[in-house]
Formats: sequence, C-alpha cells, structure tokens
Amino acid sequence: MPELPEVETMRRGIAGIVGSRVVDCGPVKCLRKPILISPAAATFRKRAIGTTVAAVERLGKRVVLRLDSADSIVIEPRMTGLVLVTDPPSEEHLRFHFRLQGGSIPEFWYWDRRGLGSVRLFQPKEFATTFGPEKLGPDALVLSAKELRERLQSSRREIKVALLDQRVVTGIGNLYASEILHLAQIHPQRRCDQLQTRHWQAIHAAMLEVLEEAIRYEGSTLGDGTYRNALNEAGGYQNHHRVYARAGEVCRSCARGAIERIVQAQRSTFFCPRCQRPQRKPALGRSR
DNA sequence: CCCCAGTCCTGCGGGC
DNA sequence: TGCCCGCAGGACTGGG
Repeated sequence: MPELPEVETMRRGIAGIVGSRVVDCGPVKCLRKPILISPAAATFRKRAIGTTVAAVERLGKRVVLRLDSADSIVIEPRMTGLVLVTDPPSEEHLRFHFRLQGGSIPEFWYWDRRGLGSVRLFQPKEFATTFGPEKLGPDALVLSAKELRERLQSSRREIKVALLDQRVVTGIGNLYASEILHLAQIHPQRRCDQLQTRHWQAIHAAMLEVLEEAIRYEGSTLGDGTYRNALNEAGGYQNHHRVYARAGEVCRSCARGAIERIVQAQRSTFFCPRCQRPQRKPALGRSR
C-alpha cells in the first residue's frame, strides 16, 4: 500500500526523466476494466506529447510530473499501483505507458494490479483547486510539531484515525500510523483533545524518524509482495516494522508485551499494550 | 464538525 | 481438490 516512503521511492526511481521530452504516452491495452485516466487518451496525448518534464515531485501519496507546458501529470497509486522503468511483475496489469527522449530513462510504465489508482493530467487552475490546501494538508516531512498540534488539539477523534486524514497531514497511511504511534509510545485510541504538548512533540519526532527510516529502506513490501520500487525490487522496511502485521508477536521495544490488533474506522491498528498505555481515566470516587 | 457504511478492485488464504 | 467468502485499505461519497 504505497504511503509516503513508497511513493517517495517511486519518485526517486523516475527522477531521471527530468529534462526528457515526452515523445509518446497513453493507456496500455488491458483486458481488465481500465483505470481512471483523465482527460480521455486523445486529449491527454495531445497535451503531453512534445512537452519536457521540468520536475518530478511527490504530493502526499501521489507522484507529480511537472511539464514545461505548466500542466501536471498526477499518478495516484492507491493500493497496488507501481511506477516501473523495467520488467513489470505481470504484463496483464500494465495500465499506462510513457516514452521519453533525451535522458537516461527511455520509457516507464504505470502498473496496477487492482486498478484503483489513476493517471490524470491537470491544467494549472484545475490542479490548484483539486489539490488546494483545504483538500490536502502539509506534507508529513514538512509539518512542524506545533502545526500538527494546532491542527488536531481540539479534535475529539482518536489520534490514529486523525493521522490518516489527508486534510490534516499528507502521506501517512494505515501502516505508518501504527508504526509512528508505537515509536511515540502513544495509544492509538487516545483522543486528540486530551494529548499534551509533549505528546504532540513525541508524535512529530516519531513521524519524521519512521518515515525517514522507511525511505532509507525503500519502503515496505508486505506479504502479498505487491509494492516494488521502479526497478521491480522489494523494499526492506517490513523487516523493521515495530508493530504492523505483528499481532501476537513480542514487542521489540519492551520485549515483554504481545502486539495486539484492533479495528479503528474499519482498518487494522497494531500496538503494544505495555509501551502504549491508554488514556488515564479520571479517578472514580474520592481519594482518602 | 465528525462518524459510519458503502464503493471501487483483485488476489490470497481459511474453512468446509 | 475446489469453491465460496472475507479480508486487505486509499480516497471518496452520501446520509446521519
């Protein structure tokens, strides 16, 4: 499930196309239901072919190709999308193709097993409204601890659920939310409005540490093996997960707690009940 | 404001 | 052995 570290790895994998000219692009004939491509192929090609890639950026969990025409191509991998410069895991799930000239990468593909992702081209105004600040919060690697606190301190939501809200902070998904809260030693069900400044500082520090470490390992490739980098190689961070998909196993921090799995907002959360204590309950009755 | 369930989609693994 | 079903979850939507 590509989140910030996986998408950043994808971005780096095709960063070499900067300066190259798009000589062809378009959907790959696919037996499956086609993924979302907009505008329709003819218009897409007309606007993209002949342009030069000015930059390859990451916008939360999306890869953005900035063209010298001022248009932007946004690749959104959702669950199973990949950007590949080499042999795909399977031919049948190739979805979109780019051919380039003038650089070290002559072509690359968008591959997507489940087909929930998209490849879209935006003109500047449309891009601004689609990805404006009210739709997408600051990037997780840029946001400060103070800003994170200010955005959530009055929310009654559980902290783990709030971290998944891309309007608050972009780039964190289900896997890294669990990892971040474990490193920060915060129980995933603690309410945002009951966290103190020191808790927000811990979450912020853990967010940077986990995401940067995961980027160094080129992301997480889970059991289904879906996620791969642009060279179709698995990531390595799954071997360093503290809690994710480790239910019943011993906690690597305290070496005593067994990792638990709970469901929040219809998604799995993993945590260590010893390292991540729940909200202190107000004392009942009166103390003597 | 926030929550919840439903939607898209495929592959995998448990259960019988 | 084979089939069915539940599950995985990012982003979005509609209703409460």
